[in-house]
Amino acid sequence: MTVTLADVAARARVSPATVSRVLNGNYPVAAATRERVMRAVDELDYVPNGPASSLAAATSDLVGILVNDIADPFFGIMAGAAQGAIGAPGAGRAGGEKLAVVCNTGGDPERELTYLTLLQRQRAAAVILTGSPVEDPGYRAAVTAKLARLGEAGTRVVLCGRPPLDGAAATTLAFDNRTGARRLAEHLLELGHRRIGYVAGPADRTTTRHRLEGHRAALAAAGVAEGPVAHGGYDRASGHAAVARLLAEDPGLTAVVAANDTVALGVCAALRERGLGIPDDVSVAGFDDLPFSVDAAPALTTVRLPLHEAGARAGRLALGTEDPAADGPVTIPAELVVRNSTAAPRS
Amino acid sequence: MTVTLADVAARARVSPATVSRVLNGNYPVAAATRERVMRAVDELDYVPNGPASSLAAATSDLVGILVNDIADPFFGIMAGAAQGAIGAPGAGRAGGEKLAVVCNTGGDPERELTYLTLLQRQRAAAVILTGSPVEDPGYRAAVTAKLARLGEAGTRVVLCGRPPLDGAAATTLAFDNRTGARRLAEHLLELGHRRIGYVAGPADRTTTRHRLEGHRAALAAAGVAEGPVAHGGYDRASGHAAVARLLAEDPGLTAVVAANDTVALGVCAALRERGLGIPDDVSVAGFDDLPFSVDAAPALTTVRLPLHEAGARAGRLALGTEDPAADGPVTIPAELVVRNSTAAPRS
DNA sequence: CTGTTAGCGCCTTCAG
DNA sequence: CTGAAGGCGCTAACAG
Repeated sequence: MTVTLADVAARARVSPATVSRVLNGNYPVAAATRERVMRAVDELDYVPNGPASSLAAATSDLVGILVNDIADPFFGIMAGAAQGAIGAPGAGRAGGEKLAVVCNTGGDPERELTYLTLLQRQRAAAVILTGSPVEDPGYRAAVTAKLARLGEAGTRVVLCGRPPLDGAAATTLAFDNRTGARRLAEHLLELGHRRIGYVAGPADRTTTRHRLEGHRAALAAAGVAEGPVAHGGYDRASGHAAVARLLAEDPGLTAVVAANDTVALGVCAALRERGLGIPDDVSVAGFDDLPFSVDAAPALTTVRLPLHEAGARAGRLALGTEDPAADGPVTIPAELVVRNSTAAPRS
Repeated sequence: MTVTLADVAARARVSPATVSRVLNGNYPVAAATRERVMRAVDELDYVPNGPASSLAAATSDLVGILVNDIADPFFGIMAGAAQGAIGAPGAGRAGGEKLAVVCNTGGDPERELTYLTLLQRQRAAAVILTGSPVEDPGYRAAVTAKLARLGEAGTRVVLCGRPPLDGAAATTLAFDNRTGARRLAEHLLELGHRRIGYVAGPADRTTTRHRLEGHRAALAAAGVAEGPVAHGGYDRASGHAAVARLLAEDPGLTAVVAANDTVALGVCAALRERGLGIPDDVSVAGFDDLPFSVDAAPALTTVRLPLHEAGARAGRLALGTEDPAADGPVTIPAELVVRNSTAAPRS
């Protein structure tokens, strides 16, 4: 029923080996023969059997991209860019093409491990891990081990927007969250803010810690006391809910820094509900600079992370198209973007 | 080097077949034997070779989810829900688990076809197509043929949020875009608007046409003349740019309906830049009711599509967990959500 | 309940 | 440059 390589060979009156060779294009074949084979392929509408070739070649053309939340553009942008870089080269006909595929872990370490196992089972050509991992020794050991195993099996591993993991043979592209957060805090400080609330991400993630550290460093350098901190998720509801807690701790807050732009939106909404104007009564800042941030009212002051560029680079790294930096992990800078949601505090 | 099923069999002192049976759990095996095998699996840290089993079983555990734009939450939400439904059952140990995987077509018909071929090559267990397809006879014929081929090969095909495609043996879940758009227009009409601009999506997509048809139907029923229409993409920039064209055609517009919420945000921004208040000077409405819409300022009037529910259902359908409706395509209703971005026109 | 026997479809030396 | 032969790791009848 389904047409196999042997069928093509018969139709083209060559051996299966020859068909394999023209399809994979990594072996000299006479032009005339190739032509004949190609015709047969088209006439028969032949589609190679992936599992069979993966089995025989001991490697597949699958590239997995793990994300924490597929409904969050933060990940969507990186994943899309990576897929673009991977799918783009779009080699020849039936062969070549890699299947770049994104897997949604929901931020759950267990699901992440499950996906890694699944990808390992598929003998994936590469795996890209994006987003902040949880800081848990057990989890850390488990991923490290799993990544090591993947590496041994020939799967290329790249960490994108995630801190380096020593012990794992992974190429890494980390965001400079610490510096970004520091710049943002400095900006607020320069405007004159002294009572700054902070809506942080989940307490157990590296990104949360790094951003908080940068924020505190700026405060400490300026000799300003730290304001209230409320932890929550990366969704707007968390930001919305956090406002009450922040204000309870310090009703005189003049600025709020959010874990990311989405959270900032929730913060803005909650502030407005209380009759507070932005930035007249309270300044608000986000992080990431997602596309919608410029359209918020007022436009959000935030820290831009080159998500697209990082994703594309991760894709090339996964493909082996780009060589990893010889000198270890690459740190991608974050850039302060000042817009209208921050201003000097009411005097 | 890599441990195989045979290694496990040797360690457990059983035949390879027995190991296969306990791993797949679809065959009676003595408890004691199973226990022994499991122990060997753990001790050896055995991970089955996916390609090998796919080859032997002539089917894989891969489920593909095709989306038009992975950076758009519209798709992210559906894809996430589908993946949740598929990954959730999370059967036993090494076996069971399906690998739900999302592929970003970028809305490009060719890439969509490429992905389908890739998935076909992998002998995917199922494929879920989401989002609006282009209306092109050639493309239509090509997908229909491809889907037919996939169906023959045992791949389950489900269309989610996409109109039925006759000729293809696909289960379909379509959104009632037409009725949703009609309700939205009726809402504006009831408020008293008579000069309504429309920022439509790409001209060649079914969703664009359906929403426009619903919009026009409402206008026609009310005997109101159609206002200016500007086509564009589904991004905020398109909405932003369209405003100038709309206003050029009718400077007296009192309301603008956008292709979706993201576009509506762009429309709002452009309107504000011109000093027009929302909804005081111009009412604006979106479509889809994405999470950020409630946080926009003002909160967006829109049409809610049960994205999460539809995605989850598509996932179950793809898994075969839920039986498709016997009586053909299912139409999922859209619900008008009135918020603060629409109001009666200035009299 | 468990072992034996054949392949699944393709890649890859090895000859020619 | 092309053909022949063996095996990748696992599943699926069959026997027992």
